[in-house]
Amino acid sequence: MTWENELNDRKKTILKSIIDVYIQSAQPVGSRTIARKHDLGLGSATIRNEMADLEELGYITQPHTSAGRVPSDKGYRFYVDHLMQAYQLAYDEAIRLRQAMENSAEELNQLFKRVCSIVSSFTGYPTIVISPQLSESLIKSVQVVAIDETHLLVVLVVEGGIVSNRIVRHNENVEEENIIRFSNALNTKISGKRISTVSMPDTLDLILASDLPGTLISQILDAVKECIRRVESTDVYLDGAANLLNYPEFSDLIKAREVLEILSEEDVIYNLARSAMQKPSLEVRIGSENEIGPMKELSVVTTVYGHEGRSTGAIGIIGPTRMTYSRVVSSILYIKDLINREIMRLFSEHG
Amino acid sequence: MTWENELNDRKKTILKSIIDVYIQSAQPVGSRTIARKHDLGLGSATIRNEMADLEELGYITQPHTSAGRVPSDKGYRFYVDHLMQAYQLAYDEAIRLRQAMENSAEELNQLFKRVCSIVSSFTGYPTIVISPQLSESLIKSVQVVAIDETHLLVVLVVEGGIVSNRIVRHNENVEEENIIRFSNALNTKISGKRISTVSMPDTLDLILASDLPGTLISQILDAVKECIRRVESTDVYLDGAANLLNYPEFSDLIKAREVLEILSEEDVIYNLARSAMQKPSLEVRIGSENEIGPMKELSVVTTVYGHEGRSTGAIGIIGPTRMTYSRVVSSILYIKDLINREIMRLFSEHG
DNA sequence: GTTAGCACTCATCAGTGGAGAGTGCTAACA
DNA sequence: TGTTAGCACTCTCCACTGATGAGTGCTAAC
Repeated sequence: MTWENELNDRKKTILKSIIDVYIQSAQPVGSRTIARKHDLGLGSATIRNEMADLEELGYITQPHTSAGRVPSDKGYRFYVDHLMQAYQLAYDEAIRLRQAMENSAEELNQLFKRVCSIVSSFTGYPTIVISPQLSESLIKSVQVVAIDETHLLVVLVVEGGIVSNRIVRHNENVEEENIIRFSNALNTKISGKRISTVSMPDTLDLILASDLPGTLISQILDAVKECIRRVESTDVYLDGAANLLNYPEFSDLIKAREVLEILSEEDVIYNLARSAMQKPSLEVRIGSENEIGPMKELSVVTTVYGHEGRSTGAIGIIGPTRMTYSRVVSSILYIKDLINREIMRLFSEHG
Repeated sequence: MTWENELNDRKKTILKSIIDVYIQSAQPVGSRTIARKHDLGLGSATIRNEMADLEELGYITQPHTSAGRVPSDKGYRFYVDHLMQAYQLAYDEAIRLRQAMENSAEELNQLFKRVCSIVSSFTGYPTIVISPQLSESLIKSVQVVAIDETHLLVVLVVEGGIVSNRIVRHNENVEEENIIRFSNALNTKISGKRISTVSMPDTLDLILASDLPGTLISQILDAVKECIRRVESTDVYLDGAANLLNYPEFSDLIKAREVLEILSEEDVIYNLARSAMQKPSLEVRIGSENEIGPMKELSVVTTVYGHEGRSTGAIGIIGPTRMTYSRVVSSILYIKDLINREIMRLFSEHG
């Protein structure tokens, strides 16, 4: 980045002050405010000159002559990358989060739903969670059981206690014996494999092993594939969307509606969080850095959680570009650890 | 109802006109509008007199002197019960709904999610669906299978292809044989029973039948109970909440936020739809007929869908009191039939 | 019983002017 | 050369005003 040096220390300090104040007040901030509030030992006129420079460089803008300055996306970007101080969660905040999370769920999907609601109420911003991509997880077991004369149940169990199942309907007259033999044969061929690399065994082998008719076998294999597909597909959770209406940037009804509508579209949410999974740990997307039109006034802070490198999902917090980045970033990192701990717990319980 | 007769025919006609116009325009309607629009052969002055009467009786109110009249909750109630004409779905509307619904889902929860989204986009109002109460359904099968040395999987299958499962962790060294015997014994005792009446079999009998240790057996029975509990619990779906912002009654930001917040609370939604299940078929709750504070400006139209009397759920449409009752009512009844048909299909496929 | 006419009420809207916040520029100062 | 006090200027915000128009209630005539 060549422009990291285009700001001297004083400009940086002033920019930081402007953004800090604006995040708090949501109103254009003037030179006098800065001069008084943060005693930099400078008069307002000097600050005005610096502000004029900052504006020319694109870090801040002026809604109209004789209004104060408002940070631009570029300004926020610089703030987030270089100026923002780490926010230290207050002791009782941390406690509150930890208590809300610990042992709160017995299954992954419960956990994510809960996380979503906790985070959105803690930060005051809409929060999204996408459940882990399990393609790198191991298949623990595949079972086929008869539930009555015409229906079989195919069950797939994956690490972490994730279970997927599907019913197969058939008209064959088959011995329970054969099904058990088939189930065992299938299980030895598939279990222990990674989801991403598993391939369906050869139908012929299975016919030999079980004496089941080929048509039924291929039906069952289809069912297994469907189970795998479902395990691989991720769920999307969103909570607290209405929180956005608390912020003055959305007092315009039309804008508010547009944004809420966008947020209620599942695939938008999914892509939002998904693109975060490219980045190693933390990503902050500011305003126009989001491609989607109506999101140009929103920022998204995302991070990836996960279990030992595999099975990773993402969590994201959405707010106006004027969001409390430092607090949100610390919160999301703290939460991420809590999630990881809970996932570990669930995995160790369910094997 | 004694007050059914306090209105003569002319008053009824006028009241109906007022409400029809107001539902369309969202603006207080004046006597001249009525006199001109619907040629009742009456002058505006006459209508003014009638309106004064209607106001005194509480069917309409005046926001301020010299404004037109606005229907009161009592007015809407009378309208819904006695005045409103049945709305006939247009041919292409019906087609559109049917096409969107037919064969659109392979499982019940997919179906409900879809219904929610279809209805809310069709009517333009937020829509809720609660999944059926399955307590009167039959248990088709219970199976216990080993997934590795230390984990068992308990699977419960209920009519309609609904499956619930739970993993049991143990440290016993047990033969696969024994588990199969146990599973069969358990299955013969439980399958075929109604969920609401099923009771756990005696542990001793099962020990005799299977040679499994008692502690493990009671762990498994707990897991079965948990599966049953989960099958019995209902899911709540909501879609299109942001639609409310389209209506001028919610152009007040504070009000809008309040309402959206209420709607995002799952138990509120649940109770809303739940109370509908008392009523046989269709219920319309108008404004203050809802107990919850911020819902006093909303109406809810609900109906019950279901499969042969048992396993019934509910669907509800939420709008401002000024909602297009006739269209909403016909739509919801039409949808209800479509849902029932789809449920039948799923039940017959999955047994 | 119906209605034309009239006086009256009230919301809405455009226009006006003063107050306040904030800027840019200039000239003086260290 | 960098800093700052001072000043003219710009623009928003708000309260106030008066005109307009929609709609009412009442009265008197049909």
